[in-house]
Amino acid sequence: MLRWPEEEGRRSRISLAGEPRLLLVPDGEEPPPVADCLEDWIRVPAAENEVRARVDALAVRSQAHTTNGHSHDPGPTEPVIDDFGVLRVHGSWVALPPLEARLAEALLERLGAVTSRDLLIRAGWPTGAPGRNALDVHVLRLRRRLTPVGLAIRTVRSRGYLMEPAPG
Amino acid sequence: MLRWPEEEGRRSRISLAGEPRLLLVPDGEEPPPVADCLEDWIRVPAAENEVRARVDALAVRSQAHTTNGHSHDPGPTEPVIDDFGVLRVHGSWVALPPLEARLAEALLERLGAVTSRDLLIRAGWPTGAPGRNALDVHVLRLRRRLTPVGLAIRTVRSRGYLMEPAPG
DNA sequence: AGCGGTGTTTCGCCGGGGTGAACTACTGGC
DNA sequence: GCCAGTAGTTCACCCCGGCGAAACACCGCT
Repeated sequence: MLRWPEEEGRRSRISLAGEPRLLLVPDGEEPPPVADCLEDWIRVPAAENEVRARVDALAVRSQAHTTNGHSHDPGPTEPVIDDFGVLRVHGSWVALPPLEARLAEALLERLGAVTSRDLLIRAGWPTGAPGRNALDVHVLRLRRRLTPVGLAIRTVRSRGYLMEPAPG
Repeated sequence: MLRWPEEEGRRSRISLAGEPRLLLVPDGEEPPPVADCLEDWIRVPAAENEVRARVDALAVRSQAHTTNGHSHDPGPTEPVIDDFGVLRVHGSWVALPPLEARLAEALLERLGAVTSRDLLIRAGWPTGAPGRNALDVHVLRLRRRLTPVGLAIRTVRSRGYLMEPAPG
């Protein structure tokens, strides 16, 4: 259980560790972008039973995710990105800077499906977006970095981006 | 999105179908026991951005749960169009612009049967039709876009259009 | 100083959507 | 069979906004 957005650092550490977390969001803050079954948030102050309800739900989900092995269990040939921003695929790998790692992670979670620009912005900049063009630029950079390992990012105009294995 | 506990029946139906759902819980009711990543709840009345945040989170989780599953799904044999206007068939896909996506959706619902021009116009332009030949032009564009994935739109004169898998 | 990560500006292309008009193909009446 | 009307096809433009790309600026680190 942690305060948000103050404890963003702690949040990402817990997130990377695969542990559940409940973000306490003060009135007046925007709700956080949640992209994960093990994360939830609640407005504080909140009634005690509401907090308990959410914590319980997280506990149940956490169990489900670990006992099923349903968590991320990509095959050996599927791309994976580790906690240090190293993306491995086909036996080769690239190191990604933090920002691009977050973007890549978001895209990877929906490999083969569209990831909206909006979601990418929230994934890349959890505490507030920079200029309107930043995402485009970073997607461009990410593209260049991913080409050598055989991953492509396609744009779906006015919708978002779609990551897929490059043909060939 | 449904009211709880009134719509408990609907809730279980959606749940069985594996679809995401957001329970709207009035003040004074106990929070529901959530045991599922595709379920969330919120107190009503609630601010619009809070609802959106939770709906978005559910959408993301839903995608993660369905697309992440097993290595590589070769793609549906039957054509499907997702919320981002991506149409998948035979393992390949095309991104359709919003208008054409709406038209394609209408045609797809009646795959192999005639869809009337009138219905298509209402599907494409819910808030009022533009010029009288707009539909024809967009059907043409849609035709060109669908050819590469093996779908054809045939004309049934004075009745409408009919979508079918392209011969060959 | 050099470098890598990130943000910003600016320019320009191209895709999405609307419109009018030419052209073609089908239809029914004679 | 001919003709006129009507339905549908295709093309050429136009406008606008989204996105790509390069270039530059800034910052922290070594």
